Amino acid sequence: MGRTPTGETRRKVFEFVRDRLLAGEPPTVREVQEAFGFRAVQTARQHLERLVEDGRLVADRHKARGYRLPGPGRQSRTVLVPVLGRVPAGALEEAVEDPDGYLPVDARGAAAGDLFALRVRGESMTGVGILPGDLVIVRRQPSAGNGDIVVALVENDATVKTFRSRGRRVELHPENPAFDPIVLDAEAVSILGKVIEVRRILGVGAAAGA
Amino acid sequence: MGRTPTGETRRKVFEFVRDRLLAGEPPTVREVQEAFGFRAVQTARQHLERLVEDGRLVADRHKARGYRLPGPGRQSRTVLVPVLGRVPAGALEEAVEDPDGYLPVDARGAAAGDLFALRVRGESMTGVGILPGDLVIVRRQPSAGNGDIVVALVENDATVKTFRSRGRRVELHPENPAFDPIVLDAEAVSILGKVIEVRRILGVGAAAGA
DNA sequence: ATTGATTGCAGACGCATGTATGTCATAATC
DNA sequence: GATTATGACATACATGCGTCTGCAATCAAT
Repeated sequence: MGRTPTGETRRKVFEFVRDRLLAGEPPTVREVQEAFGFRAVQTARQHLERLVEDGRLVADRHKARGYRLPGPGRQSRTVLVPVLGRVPAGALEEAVEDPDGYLPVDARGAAAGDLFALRVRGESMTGVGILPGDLVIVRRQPSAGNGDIVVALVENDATVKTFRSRGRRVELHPENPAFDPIVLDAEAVSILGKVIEVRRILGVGAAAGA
Repeated sequence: MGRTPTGETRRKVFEFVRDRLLAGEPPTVREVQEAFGFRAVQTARQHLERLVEDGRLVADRHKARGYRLPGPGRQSRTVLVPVLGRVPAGALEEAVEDPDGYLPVDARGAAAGDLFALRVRGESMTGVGILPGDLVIVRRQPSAGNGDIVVALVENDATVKTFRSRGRRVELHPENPAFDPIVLDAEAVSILGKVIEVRRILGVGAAAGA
């Protein structure tokens, strides 16, 4: 059979595989074959192997649907993290059972069960770009280091503040001059965890003019 | 062999499969088997089939790695979005080919190929909580509505600004009093897309005291 | 024309992987 | 005790799917 211009088909093969991978459905060699109308499996495979040589794909040898995207994010593990509504005093476990939804998060080493998300209320952290309505992703841990942004349980309510320890006392600093720090005895503060990520979902609306 | 409490193992199997699917790596029945230490393939398969009966998974019959999350509805669709480094004038396609990494994003209806992410440079948008180093997730579209936060190509560089159209001209507003708006002829502005989400990854560091 | 690189084709081999049967043990229900 | 449901196991089978070998056609450079 004839041939197509050099490199042209291979580029399209890459895009096909990439889109399938991003959609979470790795293709088989034969699926690539059929998608391009090749009459031999090997034709598809040659393109795939060339893409691997070029470093544009990586292959899990002898595994079904074994082609993957390369890159630094190779070992990133995506987990679904529950978005908690309220956090009644100490009842973190129960809150996790009944989430408002889930967010896909790159765990970056944290155990899946140690992560949860909260919606921020109030303007006390606007100074560091955390606005009301933002989502904070929290890794559970019982204490924190100075300067960490933490979620703490104060008066039966979860609050986001900057953590600072002063001797036997703990200061929870808002990042907004209109608010005052909360100073408590170290024993009286319950740290739920540390904020490892902040997200803001903007209204999507209709794609204007698109 | 003994057994575990009713439903307990199945829940964990679901979480395992779900996490794998979200990571873009659908597991085989035998991988599930090994992950849980089952000594028979069929044990893993029984759990998977039960999950399908319960509607928590769907199965592509007789296909390798054929288990999927149920379609649109029950679960929101997570896709991996490429993080672009620079965006040389107009070369969005090429930039997508060589990403710095990928972010898991809830597509919320957008096509996987229409999404990309950029790292924010400069302080021009601090007024709306977008700080230097933040990641913006962008849905490609050629135009925008007033007040949308967009990524536009200005002088061969991608920039994040608030969009506003004034007759035949377009204004790109920074959200920081120290910066001036950019006013251009509508023809001279290339809108890459609209920012649909903002993320800030905070240093994770060691889990203090954890 | 010869050579080499690239694209494509044909057919087969063999492991990976989904599927089918049958058995056993533990619990709950009657 | 008998019945039924569930979790787990062992083995076998059929096919999905990656891989290998060999060959042909097209194009560029020598």
